[in-house]
Amino acid sequence: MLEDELTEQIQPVRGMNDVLPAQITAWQSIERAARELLGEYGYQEIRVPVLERTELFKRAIGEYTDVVEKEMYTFTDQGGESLTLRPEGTAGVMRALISNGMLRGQRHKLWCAGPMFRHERPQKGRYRQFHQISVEAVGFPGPDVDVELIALAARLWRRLGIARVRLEINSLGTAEARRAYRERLVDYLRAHHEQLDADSRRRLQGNPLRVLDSKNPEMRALIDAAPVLTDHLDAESRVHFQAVCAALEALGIPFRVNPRLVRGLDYYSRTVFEWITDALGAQDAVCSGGRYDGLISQLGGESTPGIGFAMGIERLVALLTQAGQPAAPPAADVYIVVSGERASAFGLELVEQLRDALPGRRFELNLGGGNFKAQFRRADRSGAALALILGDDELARGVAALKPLRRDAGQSESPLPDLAAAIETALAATAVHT
RNA sequence: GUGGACGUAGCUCAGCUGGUAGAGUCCCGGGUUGUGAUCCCGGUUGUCGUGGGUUCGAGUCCCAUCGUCCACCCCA
Repeated sequence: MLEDELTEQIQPVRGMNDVLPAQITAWQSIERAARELLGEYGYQEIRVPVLERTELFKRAIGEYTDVVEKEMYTFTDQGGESLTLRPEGTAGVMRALISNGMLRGQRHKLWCAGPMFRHERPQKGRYRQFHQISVEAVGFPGPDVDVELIALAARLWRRLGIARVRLEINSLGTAEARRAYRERLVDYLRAHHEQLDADSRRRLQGNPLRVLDSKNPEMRALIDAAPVLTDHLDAESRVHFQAVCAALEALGIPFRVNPRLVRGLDYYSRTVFEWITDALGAQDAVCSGGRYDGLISQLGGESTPGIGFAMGIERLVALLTQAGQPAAPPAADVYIVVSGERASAFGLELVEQLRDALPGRRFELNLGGGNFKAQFRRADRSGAALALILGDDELARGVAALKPLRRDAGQSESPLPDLAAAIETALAATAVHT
């Protein structure tokens, strides 16, 4: 058995991907842009465990959601405790605020990045381990923070050059208003039970609001005639939502009110929003979130309003690369070609000296031998602007040769003590020519 | 969890109605005993995803299984 497993080709766990160097610059540019922007808006990073007690997610996300019912990576540890790899970020961050006593009358603007885990069938833009940057604002009851978070996301898209996203928003009202609406909706759907398709009948049991989401065209008429959540909002939520919409208009951020936007996690209330794209196939949500005013008290903390959103890094990376931003890792500045025993030994020493003299410059020393032809081939493939040639011949004369690889110019020599300056000059000349 | 398409060299792929596995690329060496990218010559690379079956003979047909992709469901 063990032998069989070893002879099988080694593979990653299903739905878990390696991010290879060819893609890493896209990841880094997203992470860098987000980190800088969040700092500019006054959000601080928080890091929380990937693993929490299963109970936390059940209580936060909701017992009868798809995520909790069938998508969690849950196991029992050696102590007999049921633990779960986080399927989303908010629950853990709220738990951290409670456990660390950070809530008493305090407000927090936080962000958190890392992997999430959901046991779903993988497809384009959907993986079992995926990465999110989530942003949470806790202790702010008014609509201003809702708008600022949306503006923050809009600015991030602009900075990243992401254009193919649009904003949809809705209000779910307070938990009480939603409960009242749900009853009316269930009454309506029960009255038309014979027109419901199989999916909708199933949803009617678990999460009736999701019936409104059906993509079945035959359900269209029935759904259009159904009571609309927006018409059943409590007065306070209505005012709140109107304020959000008005402020978005004032900021010039385009949006569409989608009364059928309900979100899959139970903790949302009032404002919910979703940035969607038409560029990624079926998995079109790039970033989404909303208010969760009841969540903290539900987890046993002092009742505190909250709002947040999460963006899916894999999906942003896909948008970025699709928009044709080629993610080339930075090339070396100088590739050092060595020949002969003495020169090879001295090469290491020389490059370390050059790194001292020219911090920030990218030097790549030829490693692992090879003849001149091979070394120059590597120098070329490294993308280096300059080859530095150090052979026993040069060494004997106390010089090194510099050859530009990206422009038509002759090879020159420089005495070793002047080498750093000569490199800077040669690189400056190359920069002008490209 | 359901459905469809697809698994051949490190990578991209060809391989006809079954007849002993190919190209390009990459890598290495040589042409140039110290000069890349271009050009020319040469070389290495495979349990044809895995296991069974049919057949004189299976990369090719059948079954199972694993994996990938896409869609449903759900979501970032």
